[in-house]
Amino acid sequence: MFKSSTVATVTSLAPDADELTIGELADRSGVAASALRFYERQGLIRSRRTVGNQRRYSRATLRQVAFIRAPQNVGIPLAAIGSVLALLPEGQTPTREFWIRASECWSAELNARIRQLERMRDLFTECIGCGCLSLDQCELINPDDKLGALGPGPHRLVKHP
Amino acid sequence: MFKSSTVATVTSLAPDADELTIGELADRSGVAASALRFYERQGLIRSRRTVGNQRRYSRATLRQVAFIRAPQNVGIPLAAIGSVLALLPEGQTPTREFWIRASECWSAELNARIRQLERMRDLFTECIGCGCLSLDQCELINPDDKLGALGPGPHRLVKHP
DNA sequence: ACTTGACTTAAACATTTGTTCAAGTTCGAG
DNA sequence: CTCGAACTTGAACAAATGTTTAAGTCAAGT
Repeated sequence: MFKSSTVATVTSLAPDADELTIGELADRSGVAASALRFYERQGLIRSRRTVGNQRRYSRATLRQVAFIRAPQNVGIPLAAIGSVLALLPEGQTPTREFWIRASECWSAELNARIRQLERMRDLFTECIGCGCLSLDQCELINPDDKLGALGPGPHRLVKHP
Repeated sequence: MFKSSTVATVTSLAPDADELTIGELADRSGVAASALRFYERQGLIRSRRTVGNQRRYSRATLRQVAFIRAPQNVGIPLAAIGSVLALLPEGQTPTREFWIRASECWSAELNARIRQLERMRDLFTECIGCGCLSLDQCELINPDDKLGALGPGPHRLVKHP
């Protein structure tokens, strides 16, 4: 009885034939539809078109978008992301070779970034030890301070959606 | 004889009276003069003006520029950097309080960045294990691959000057 | 069938982070 | 003093990364 070819019980919940509209992809990935179209213009993602010229994305595109946003969030420009993604040629099957090469590229980049973060932390630590930025006279000599600023308010540094 | 108030022996090498022109600051910081002017317009650095309206920077500005570029290199926008630097009010002495607060801000940001890098690495590892990105069929099943791309050439991912 | 919300495009606009240019001024060395 | 290099300003341009808008088309529920 299982797997009979009758059209059984698929009555209520048939939301997507394993494909996503751009709106659905936008909702699920958290990336605006306009951005997705932009990525597609840039060749970072691809879509099938319906007879009515609408985009349909395979579910795998969700992961692909994640692969675009992750490096982007750490400041890597789309062009660089695209050049890694471009290692996956459309005619050929994405190979483990591809993943290994891409991973090498990214991990070098990631390590460089992490090194920069550490340098920054060191710089800060050094300056906290010293205590002076634009002051020739260290404030340790002058411990009379009040810093009323930084009152109420968000003080967000970078948008983290 | 030391520290006598005679104008002794300061004949040949008196390059800067502890102040830098914009060109010198550019050379020493590695930041273009145009960028330094831009930073000044944005209120990130400040300068004294000569009687002829030229900028003169204190040597401490060198470090201040480093403090601008370090977060910037990891993708933090100038506005955010400015909002931290703005915790240092001009009328007041920069206090150790300031450094501690600023450091808290940055280290939170740094940690968030590092977490993102790690997430990215995880995502990659997961996908290498799986082997498929847009492919429903894992290529481990199909180990016949050639990836002729990535031939000669730089393959730089991100400019690292 | 009709209606409404989601989709399409191209083009214009926005933001960030500067660079370049033109025209003029200042600084420092000889 | 005079000359060239360095400085000044404002404005235009640039590239990356999208968003918004206008005008129209498609899809799906009732």
